[in-house]
Amino acid sequence: MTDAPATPTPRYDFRTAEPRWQQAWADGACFAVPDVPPADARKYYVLEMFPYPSGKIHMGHVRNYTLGDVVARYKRARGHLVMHPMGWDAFGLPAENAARERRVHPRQWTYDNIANMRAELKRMGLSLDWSREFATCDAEYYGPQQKLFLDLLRAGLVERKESWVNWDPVDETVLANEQVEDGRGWRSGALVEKKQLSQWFLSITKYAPDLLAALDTLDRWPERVKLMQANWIGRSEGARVRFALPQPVDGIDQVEVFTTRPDTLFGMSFLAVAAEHPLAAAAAARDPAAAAFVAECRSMGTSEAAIEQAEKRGFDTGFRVAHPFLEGVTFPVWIANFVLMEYGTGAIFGCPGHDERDFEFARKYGLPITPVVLPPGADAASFTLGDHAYTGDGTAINSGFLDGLDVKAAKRAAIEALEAKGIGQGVVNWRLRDWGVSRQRYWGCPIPIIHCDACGTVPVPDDQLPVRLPEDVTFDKPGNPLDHHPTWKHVACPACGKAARRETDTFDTFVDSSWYYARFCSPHAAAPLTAAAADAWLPVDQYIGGIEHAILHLLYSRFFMRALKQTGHVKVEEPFAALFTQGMVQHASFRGEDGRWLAPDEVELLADGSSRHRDTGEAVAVGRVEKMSKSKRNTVDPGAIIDRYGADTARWFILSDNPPDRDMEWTEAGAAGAYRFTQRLYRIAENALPRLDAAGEEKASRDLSRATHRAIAAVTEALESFSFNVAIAKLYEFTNAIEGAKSASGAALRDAIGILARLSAPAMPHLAETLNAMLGPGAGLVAEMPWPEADPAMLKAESVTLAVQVLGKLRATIDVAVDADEETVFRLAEAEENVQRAIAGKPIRKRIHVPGRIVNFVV
RNA sequence: GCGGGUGUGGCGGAAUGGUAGACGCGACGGACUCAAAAUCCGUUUCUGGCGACAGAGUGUCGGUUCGAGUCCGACCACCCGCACCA
Repeated sequence: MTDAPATPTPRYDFRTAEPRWQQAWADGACFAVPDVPPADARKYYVLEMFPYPSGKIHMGHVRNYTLGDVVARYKRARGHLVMHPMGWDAFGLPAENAARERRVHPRQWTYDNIANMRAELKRMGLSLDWSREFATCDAEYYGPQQKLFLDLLRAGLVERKESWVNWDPVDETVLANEQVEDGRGWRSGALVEKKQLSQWFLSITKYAPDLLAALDTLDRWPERVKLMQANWIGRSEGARVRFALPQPVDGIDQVEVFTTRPDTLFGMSFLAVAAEHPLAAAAAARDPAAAAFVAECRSMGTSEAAIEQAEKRGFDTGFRVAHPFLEGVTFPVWIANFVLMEYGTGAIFGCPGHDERDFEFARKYGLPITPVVLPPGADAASFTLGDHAYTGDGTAINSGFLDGLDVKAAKRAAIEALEAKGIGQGVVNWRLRDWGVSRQRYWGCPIPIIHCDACGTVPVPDDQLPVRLPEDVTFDKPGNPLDHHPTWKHVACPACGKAARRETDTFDTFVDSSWYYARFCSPHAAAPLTAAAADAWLPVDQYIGGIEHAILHLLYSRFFMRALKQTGHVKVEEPFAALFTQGMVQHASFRGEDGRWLAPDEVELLADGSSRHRDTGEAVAVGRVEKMSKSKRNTVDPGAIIDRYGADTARWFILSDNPPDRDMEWTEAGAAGAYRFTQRLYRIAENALPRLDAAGEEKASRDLSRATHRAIAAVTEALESFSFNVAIAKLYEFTNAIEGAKSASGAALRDAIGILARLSAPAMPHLAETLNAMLGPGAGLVAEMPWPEADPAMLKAESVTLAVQVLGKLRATIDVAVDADEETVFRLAEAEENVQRAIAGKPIRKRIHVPGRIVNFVV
């Protein structure tokens, strides 16, 4: 919104300096590492989540890769052999959307985008080993992935099962959840139906117990991510209960439910099944009204959020089930839109008294609500439920043989009784479902399977891999182009030689991103992984990416690593030893008088705080600060920022603004301020040059040296704890100290500026090189210099300032020697005039002294 | 709906249970300049007071403690995820 800073001639010219240093690093191969690190090397693998090649890098990328680069450069300076690779998550829907909308081939579109984004990333000055680059759409990558899949298949980790998808009957295609808007396909506008397809699944549920238990070993992961994963895996103890149908329906004589509350079986008032349940199908076959209800559920979409947020609705099938313990008592069977076929058994028993959802359902349909758990302290005779179910602990009532037991004991007793009668048992249930990897799309890794009428599903033999995507496809028809291709899918069965068909589904792109970090260790090998490389480099020592990947991508990767271990590819189990999740980059949004969204560079901020359109002059409404998005036009192009201010400025601002795990707001003023700081640093060094050999005052020199060592200690500590914004604040403080040290010696000044350069280098690598070179030509590259060490002797203070409180309120501060004894401290504190006034002659009841911190008098 | 998080001056934020607001941005005052930009010096949580000081203050309400931004409980607002977006 403002023009380039109008410095007539900026003294530090980033436009020439940044490319020059990038060239120097490339010439020195500063960031290249071998596939197999030397035995004595301290390896460190830094990885940021690789980008989807959408066409241009966005500020989220700049933030992500800046954070990773700070870590990489810092660890390298600390003497580690740092691997820091980059690649492209290049398969996926947007390329096909582009193909349909703009008639450009997905391959062309993708590789063009990659070329663009690679050039943009290179301008950021990241310390990447570009020799490891690959895209997941390279046959060199997806071919080995097909090999891995077949290894998993042989190891029994792949299954073929039916599952439900969102089907667009007009486009004849499966829709992603995000492509369903209000129950209609985003492109066709057709009502979406659920449809059952036969699909490939990876058996992640086999690893559910281990994926859960091993979370405890991930001590450098954020607690909240581990919590989210644990909840997602969702281990719950409960019971399976088989309810008999006194009058069987289509040969179905029982319904099995899973429940975590077998203690509330006596409070049952109905049984409910999912719309996809066989009993629902049986009801639909008999009763058009039931069929209509099932059809309606089918139009609801497959996402859990959609299902659970929908109004709770049901349909009474007229079927009845017998209570497991009460002779002759039966309950109605309903079809309910909130019962998930994927979870448990697709059927529940409803106990409205002690489950909120069942309560709501029973209220709506007038089903009985019987309390069977008495809250502690409540009176059995008078207890009634109010407007809510009671889900807490308590004592069983109205429950036959369970009466008087607490919830835990009642659960145990109910399970024992079910097992004794042979109509149920205690089980552990997992929320986690197997991972469906089939996608009915062109731009993905082909699933290397051949369908033969005689032999069934036959793996493509190793010597016929990779199964390459055909180039000559068209997007003018609805459906999957691979399926339409005239020749591609027609092959001979590898087993019997008869005519057979290729699998035309491709893999979910999460498969691509579940092992790319391992492929980076030997990116160009023929085999998917090279054990010597992968076992040496893995796990990733620091992984950095968005919180939005907290569950799926990270869980799939953890599973994949285990599967790769099981199939003998690696020894490592956990892919990411440490995880850091960054926040989003946001920007204010703007709207013109007619309500249309305006881009930031169309808006001019006026001095009085209002805004107007740069060209038309119309008033502009400044909206909320929101996640940058194309639809709201509140994006800022990193390329334009780097043109205007340079990469160091962009990196510096993004690091300085706020803690990296929080959402940040990109502001022009902040970027301009960072730019001014780069110029200021350069000026300080330039002004210091003539003084570097001068003598100075001893005290000023010592103070500057102390400040230097305090800065080393503070910046190091901040970097270690990912408090990059604090590290930057400490660098500002240090810079202020250098500028204030007018009479320090040249030696102390040279030392201070040299160390300032090295401490700033992870954030501003180009300017750091320039500063370092100014101090002495031939000094070498900062990129190859060790991290400075703080001298502990220089960190000790001689005296400290203590706060003196009376009754917890600050009344004075005193300076005391570091080693002053307690009585002296109390005497000095009490002698303060203001403290005396606060005590006001009252007797001192208690004196508290925390050395180096505080004195508190209680009167 | 379910699961997870965040909340501190005008703004971004700092703060092992121990001086709330470091550092930066912005604003204001001053210097330099014919003038502006850039740069430099200073002020900047709010209220009262000339001042020394006093009172209030970390989303809201309550609790623990000599002492709470920090720990505990309830609530409010916003953000992320919910299995075919990546």
